[in-house]
Amino acid sequence: MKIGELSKKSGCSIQTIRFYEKQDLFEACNRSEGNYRIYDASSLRALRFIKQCRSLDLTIIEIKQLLDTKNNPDKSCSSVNNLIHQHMVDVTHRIAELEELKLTLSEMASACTDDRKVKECGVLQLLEK
Amino acid sequence: MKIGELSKKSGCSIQTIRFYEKQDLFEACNRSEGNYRIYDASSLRALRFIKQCRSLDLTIIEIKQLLDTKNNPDKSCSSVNNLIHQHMVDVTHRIAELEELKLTLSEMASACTDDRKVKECGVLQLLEK
DNA sequence: GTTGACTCTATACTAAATATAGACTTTACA
DNA sequence: TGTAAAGTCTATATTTAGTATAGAGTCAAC
Repeated sequence: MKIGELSKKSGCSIQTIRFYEKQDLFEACNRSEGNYRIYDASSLRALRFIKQCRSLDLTIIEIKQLLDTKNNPDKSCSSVNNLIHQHMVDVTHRIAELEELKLTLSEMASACTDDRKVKECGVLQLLEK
Repeated sequence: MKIGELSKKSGCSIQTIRFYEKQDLFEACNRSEGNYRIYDASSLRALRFIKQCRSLDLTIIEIKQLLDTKNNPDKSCSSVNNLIHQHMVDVTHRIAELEELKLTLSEMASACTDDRKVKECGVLQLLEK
């Protein structure tokens, strides 16, 4: 199949597929006589793996590490488990940051709930501090 | 004062100050004979306002809008209040997304808590799906 | 007069795509 | 068979909010 079909089946845009290839995340495939990329079912599987990882917000570098680990079936999988665990810690941390931000924003919002003039705006006054 | 002093007093790096100036977020100041930027107390106040806004994760464009509004003291402040409100909605939404991601990651993590071989790794098996 | 600290501009880099230009290939249809 | 449309190619620019660097110029102290 050509890149347009792979794009539809995988849900990744054509540009994204080419981008992953350039990043060495997605193996360069065979080319047709007219230099078109030709993919098969295994390409689709590989791309879906990448997409799954990206949906977990893993970075391209992290996905490369996972792929590298996958190529050594007899080695320990602890690096995989650590990566997921660390990622969960990071997400938890980010949530806490955003919760704090949300609190600040909510305090700020309640400093000016009605429609005043700019020079009397409670929000702007808080921002000056 | 010169840019190094402003940087220390504001907590913004020298490059960041120059960057804000280039983005028209921070007014271009006077220059010394040797072409050094010369700032005063009002520069520091302006920079602190920007920093406060950035700490709320407002974008540079949004901060520009706020500054623009500030320059019209007699107009309505409703755009300011709307901006903060919308930002809070966005943050709330992002938190929900991250909470869902955290759940997925936690399910994933529990698929392989011990140290196995790569080919038996529960996390990798989930990622294949 | 020279050393060292400071500042200047311009440029490249980060992440993960997305968008575009301009050229080439393939397919469909008259 | 000719041509128009659709698909694909590479290379480059753009996005965000800075950070990092090179190479040059300025200033203060000794």
